Amino acid sequence: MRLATWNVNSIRTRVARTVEFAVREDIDVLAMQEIKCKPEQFPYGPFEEAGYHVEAHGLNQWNGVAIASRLPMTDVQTSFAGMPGFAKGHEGPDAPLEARAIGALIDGVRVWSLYVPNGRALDDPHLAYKLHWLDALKKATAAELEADPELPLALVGDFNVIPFDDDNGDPDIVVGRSTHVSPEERAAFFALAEAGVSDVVRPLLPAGYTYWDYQRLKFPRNEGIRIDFILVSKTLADAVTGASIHRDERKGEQPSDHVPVVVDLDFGGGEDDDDLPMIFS
DNA sequence: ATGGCTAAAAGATTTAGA
Repeated sequence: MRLATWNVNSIRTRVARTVEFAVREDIDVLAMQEIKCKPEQFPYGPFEEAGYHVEAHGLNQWNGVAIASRLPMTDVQTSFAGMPGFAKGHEGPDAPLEARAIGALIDGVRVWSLYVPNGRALDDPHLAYKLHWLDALKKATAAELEADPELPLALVGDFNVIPFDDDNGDPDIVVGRSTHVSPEERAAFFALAEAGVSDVVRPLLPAGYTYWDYQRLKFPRNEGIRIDFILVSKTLADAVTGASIHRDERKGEQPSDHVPVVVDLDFGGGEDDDDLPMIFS
């Protein structure tokens, strides 16, 4: 299985280059974030013509997540256990959920497309929401892997956290003043490892940004940040055979501000029979 | 001192992104 994650920043604006990428790169499963539309507005046609099923979750013009898959998806969920909501005026357990998670079972693999809340600012209530959200994700993941330690599980998406100083090439993002780099956000991200998932791209690609702000020539200056990740359980981590960050997708007409991240998984699933001997004649 | 781009709504501005 070739698995990709990409914050597309509006699928309606970028459906052509999104599908072109998936086909050109032979992607089996593409997790998308910031589709910025409701399911009934999603441009299913080009995906289906290219051989993909699509499951989408969106409530309005904000956020929104989806998964495109060549193989059928079952057990689709639009939130994980304990996922907190947020709305002006009321936080807490009664707050409405945002469209930031969609999960599906694909060829035995549980895939989650995740869009972690932006903290906005160190003194903004959204930062506490972001930390709660990550903590709930850790607890839900730990529970799922405690129930089945061998479960092939992938948490992929835009985590909105810059884990290490070397992941930050943007001089406007400063530890002590900015979100994404605070010790609290980094701790919440690293805590996901305690649940049993690990970043399988970093060991293969220690350097590389996944996002460059549209403003102030950030891309030409290469002042990017690394915030998009593929975290997987041990069963899948043992199956990784390659990884790539597709920096060129930040170029050209109307790019997303994020680029795709891809891993190759060889876990003996049923999707890839190219190497099987011909038993019929 | 600065949100300097980009996108979506029911706007000719606001809200959001990180």
